[in-house]
Amino acid sequence: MGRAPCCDKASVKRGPWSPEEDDLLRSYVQNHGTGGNWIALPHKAGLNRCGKSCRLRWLNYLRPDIKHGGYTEQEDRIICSLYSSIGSRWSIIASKLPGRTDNDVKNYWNTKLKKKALAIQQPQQQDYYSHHHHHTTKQQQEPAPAAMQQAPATLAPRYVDGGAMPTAPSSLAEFSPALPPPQPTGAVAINNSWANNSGAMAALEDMFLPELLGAGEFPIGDHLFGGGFGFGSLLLQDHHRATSSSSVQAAELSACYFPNAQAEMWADVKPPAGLCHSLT
DNA sequence: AAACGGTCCAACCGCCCCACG
DNA sequence: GCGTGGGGCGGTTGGACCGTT
Repeated sequence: MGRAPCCDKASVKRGPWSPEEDDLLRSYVQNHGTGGNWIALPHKAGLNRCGKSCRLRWLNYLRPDIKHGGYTEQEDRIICSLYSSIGSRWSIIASKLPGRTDNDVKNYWNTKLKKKALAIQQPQQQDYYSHHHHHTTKQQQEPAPAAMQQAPATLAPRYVDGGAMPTAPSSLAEFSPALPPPQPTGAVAINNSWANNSGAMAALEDMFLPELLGAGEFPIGDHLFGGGFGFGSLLLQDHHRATSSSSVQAAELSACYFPNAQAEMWADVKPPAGLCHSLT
């Protein structure tokens, strides 16, 4: 038995918001706040909408100081860095981008940034295989494991075969990612021995996160994943909702470093009169 | 000009977590 | 301890828009 819906979907309006509805919601929240109860808000505000719909509309569109589009190179870097570190935890990522919402960041990543990153990665992938795999065995002809083909796993510039450490790129356009060697078994590319190979992996977030978050605020690497941080943990976190205990543990651990991050951010912003901080 | 396919994004869905009685 | 209500979150979808044929 599932839980009861938050509202009667048949009797509330759905779909795009009209300017009049926006005005009603905006003026009500600015004058009265949310009262800590989004479910009751639509009735009080004279809106025939689901409370959750009102909340989403406010948070993603009507909230003051929301920015839409026009992502900067620095914001690209922040998103890529954090995505490679913590996966698709958009609310956390958005909390580090003032004026951006989780929905906006998520859409931006899915529609633009992921492709941008893939486009950068693919020539590197071809280059790697042409240099390291002249022998065409059956195994090598097989496609890389699905997890390895995912964008986040290939974003971070990596050491390959103990090569020289790259200098920190100053922008996404300067990413110099290199793929790990193909896994002979075709298994998901979680390979801590490879990842730990004399510090052979320099995750992008190691370069960017101190800049983003301040030194010590987000102890990537040793603290998060017992020293085995790198490509493998990247994949784990990309699937933080998976049921494996290791991924759940990784997700929980990483979450510890962002205690109510968005609330803290909003606590620093003086809200308009009548606006409460419970919005987030 | 019409048809088609791809892109983008606002909005919805469903699940999880937490507070409270 | 348990059930319930509400908030928060990530994933998915529907449709508008745009470029190409």
